[in-house]
Amino acid sequence: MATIKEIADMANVSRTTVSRVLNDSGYVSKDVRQRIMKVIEETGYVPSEHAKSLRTKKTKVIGVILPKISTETSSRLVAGIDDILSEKGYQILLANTNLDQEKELEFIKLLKVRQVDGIILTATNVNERLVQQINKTDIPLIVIGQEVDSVSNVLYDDYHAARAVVSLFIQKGHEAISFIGVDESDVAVGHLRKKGYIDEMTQHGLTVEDTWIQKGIFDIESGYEAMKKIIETSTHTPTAIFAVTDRLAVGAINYLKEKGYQIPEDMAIAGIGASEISQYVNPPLTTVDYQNEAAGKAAAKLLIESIETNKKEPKKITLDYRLLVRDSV
Amino acid sequence: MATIKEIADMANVSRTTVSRVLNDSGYVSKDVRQRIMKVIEETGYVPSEHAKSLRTKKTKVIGVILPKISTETSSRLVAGIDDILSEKGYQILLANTNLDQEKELEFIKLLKVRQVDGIILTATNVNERLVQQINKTDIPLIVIGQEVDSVSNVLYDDYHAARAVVSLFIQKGHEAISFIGVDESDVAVGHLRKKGYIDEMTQHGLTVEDTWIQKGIFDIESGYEAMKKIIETSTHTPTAIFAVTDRLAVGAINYLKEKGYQIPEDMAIAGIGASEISQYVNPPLTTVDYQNEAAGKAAAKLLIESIETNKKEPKKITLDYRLLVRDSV
DNA sequence: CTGTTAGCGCTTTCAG
DNA sequence: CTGAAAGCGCTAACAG
Repeated sequence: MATIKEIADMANVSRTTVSRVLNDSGYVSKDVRQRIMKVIEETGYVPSEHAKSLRTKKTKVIGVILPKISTETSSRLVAGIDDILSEKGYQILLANTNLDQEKELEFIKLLKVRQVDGIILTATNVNERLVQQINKTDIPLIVIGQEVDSVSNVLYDDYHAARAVVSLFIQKGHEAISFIGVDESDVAVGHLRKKGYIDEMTQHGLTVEDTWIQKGIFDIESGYEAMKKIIETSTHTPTAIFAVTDRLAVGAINYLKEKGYQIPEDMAIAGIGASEISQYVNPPLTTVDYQNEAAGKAAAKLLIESIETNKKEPKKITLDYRLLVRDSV
Repeated sequence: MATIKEIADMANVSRTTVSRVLNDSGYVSKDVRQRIMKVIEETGYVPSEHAKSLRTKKTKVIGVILPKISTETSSRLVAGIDDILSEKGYQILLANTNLDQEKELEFIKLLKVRQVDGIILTATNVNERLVQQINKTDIPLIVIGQEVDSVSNVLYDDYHAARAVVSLFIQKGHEAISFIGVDESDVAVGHLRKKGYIDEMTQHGLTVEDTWIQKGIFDIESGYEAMKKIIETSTHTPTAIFAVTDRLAVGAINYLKEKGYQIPEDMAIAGIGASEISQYVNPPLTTVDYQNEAAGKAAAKLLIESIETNKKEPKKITLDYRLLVRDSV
């Protein structure tokens, strides 16, 4: 790997001058410029980003912290982020927490060390320590999916999306609607969606049996188990079931089919996420499209803006959702 | 951001000494070490990776070049790679070509500039220029999914997997088996799978009508179109259809259902990829599991080995595949 | 056991 | 228009 000095020597100029043509800064006479260009061309020289970063404090790298790398949500999000970022010459440094909250903290630190120009954090959870860590981070940072006051956020409208789903059931004449959620420590998916469900039910004067509300852990298997519990323990069997993710819904469908229920005749069902499988289960699953790719793009735009203008006031963007009504209701 | 010098001053020692405790190299007396530790603790100091990289020429970053970021294959692959890499303290710098071959070249360059310790390239295609670029890259590089002589490869056994699928059809009594492929410039998916199909047919003395072989472009839509062409243009309608990817197969299924064909009674069908939707289409799709996550792991291991031992001879790993026989045949 | 010195490759004043 | 010099933050001989 050649260095700027060698290029300078070969072109009989100083490093400074080479640097100038490299960065299009300051004046360089036409022939000197051409001479240098030629040498650069011939040697295939490219300046070291590290040396550059060391001086300029800029890296053109954005750290992206994900809870789980191989989910549809994550990959759509990253696709959206990359779409905007690559256009602006930034690259993504991945950080996968694998749902380990400790790692969120670690990675924020690590990304600081690597001097990334910005961080996009997809949080599943907000706790005191995380907020502290975020607050003492001087790098522009934006959080997707959970609300953190001090920084910019891109949020899904979990509360209203949940209400919309329940409202749909009610329109279709359902009154006994049960719910498969996740732990409420996940504010967005766990708490807000549940609140939406409860509020919508309450507003319509519908009662909710305790056993109608079950919890899973984001996978198909736990959706199956939750559904089983609802069916086995409820004195009054519901006619509709709202699962907070598509995977949970698919698990529920699996259980229902196994027990001979007809969907949607015996039991209507809906999820959230618009995952690809939601189209292919039988019957196709009613769900909510959160447009993760759009979220990724929005986050990336916000971040770049914040990097380039260097301004601080946090912005909050709440994204639209689309209710996808399909044959499962 | 504090620097090593400030820490040194605060602890009344030289930078060298601080560096020593940071890297656990050389001797440092117990109390000096503790004094330094304390200062580091209090200030929350972390050494700059850039300055470090500039000296050591190591970055603990691996560049991963992907053809498309938001596919199941990619995300599984990345999950596998990350699994191994993170364990060894490496991070992933993402490079998404979006199927633009030009970008593969660009990114190899860019990753060099960023001095990544190694590169994992998921290639869809091998052309002269790419091989050249790869050869003049001094950074350890491994290619997944396509064979490139000069470097280590992790390969799927496309040829035998294809034969296995066709062989399955033949066992089930099919003789008129048609094929939906992709362009053969993609050696692995396009060429080898087709060759496997042809060879297996030939070996069993089965003939193939020209119209039985159609091409798509990796999406569901084009699978639909290809299937349509086969049905509409063949004088002798086949009884089985082998699609080189699950998505193509799903497209084909959509067409067949639309036209009232019963699967597998009127038409058997199989794909490759073991994508999640393959389980949920109706009927569940027979497919081949390539275990992308294992491929990612294998690639990461190979790469780390090559980085740490600094040895050159390229290794070739061909992964196993598993035929997943489901109701579509 | 600890410090001095040099230098990684680049950009950026400041003088010509 | 061009160059000299300083320095970004760190590590690695080499001397003590």
